[in-house]
Amino acid sequence: MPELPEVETVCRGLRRLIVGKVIKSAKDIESPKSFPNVPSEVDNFLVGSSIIAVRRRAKVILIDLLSQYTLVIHLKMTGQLVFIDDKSDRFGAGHPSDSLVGKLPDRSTRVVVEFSDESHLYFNDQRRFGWVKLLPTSEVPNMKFMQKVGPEPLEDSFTAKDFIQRIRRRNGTTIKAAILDQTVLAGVGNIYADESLWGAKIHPSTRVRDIPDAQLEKLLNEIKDVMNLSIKKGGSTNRNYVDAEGKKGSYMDFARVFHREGLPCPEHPDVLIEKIRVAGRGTHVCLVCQTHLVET
DNA sequence: CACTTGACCTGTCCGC
DNA sequence: TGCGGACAGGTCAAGT
Repeated sequence: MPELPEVETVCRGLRRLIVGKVIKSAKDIESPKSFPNVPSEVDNFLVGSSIIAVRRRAKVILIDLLSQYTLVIHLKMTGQLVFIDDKSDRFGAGHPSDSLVGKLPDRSTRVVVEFSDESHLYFNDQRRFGWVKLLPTSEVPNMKFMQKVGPEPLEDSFTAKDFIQRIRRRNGTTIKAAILDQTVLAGVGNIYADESLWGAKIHPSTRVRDIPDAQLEKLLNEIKDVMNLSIKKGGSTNRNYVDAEGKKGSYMDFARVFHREGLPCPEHPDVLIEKIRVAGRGTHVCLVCQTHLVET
């Protein structure tokens, strides 16, 4: 599921919904996969503490606690973080009336956090690739992932010059593989890779070395544009992504190529979007727009 | 070191 | 209708 815009949307929702709440209990529904890691830490630093901030770095959600511990959460492909306040549920279904999720917990629920006001936060993850860790806040920057992950594309401090310099380290591979590489820049996944490459008129299997700097700069601008638009639309619900209130995002209504195989290209009504495979991922292209062809 | 591929899981969809 | 295989928004580890 979630790429940068979806994770950002979840974070903004959680910030509004759970900051200030006190954790009454937290439990793994099934046998623990990654949470709780250390029971004594859970007892001493999670239960009874309150939430002071919700942050995002790359595709990772950081929930900071007054105890100076942080819940570190990666949703991977199918993770959801859904907040439900049963008291405000007038419909008796256990969730808002326009929610996309059914009554929780369900068979995909991995972790349940209960707050002192009896509202709940559910971590659901159908494919179980996602994880939740509890770490001292000061240790978060030392995590292997945090050490390796590249800059945030939407930060003003990240310039085209930085982007070009970093992506040139991957000159030998395809441009799609390069922008999916989280050590080059943070947050691009399969949807926004295809959308931004269409916007920059670059074929996804073009070797990085064959792309001039000016076109790489255009690509960065497209990445920023599609991500900013998607955040405005609450992210992309391609399969099962929902925000912190269980609601769908609507970026897919604005997608130009992603998941639109067989439909006309927005710029060439006579040309149909094709689905190919690049960097091991399903990839959507307009072969007229995206002309840079490439040795195979 | 740079690059590609398979593995991690469950669910769904598509063709026979 | 049932079954097998391919595939799904992400990252690692292991292979070349």
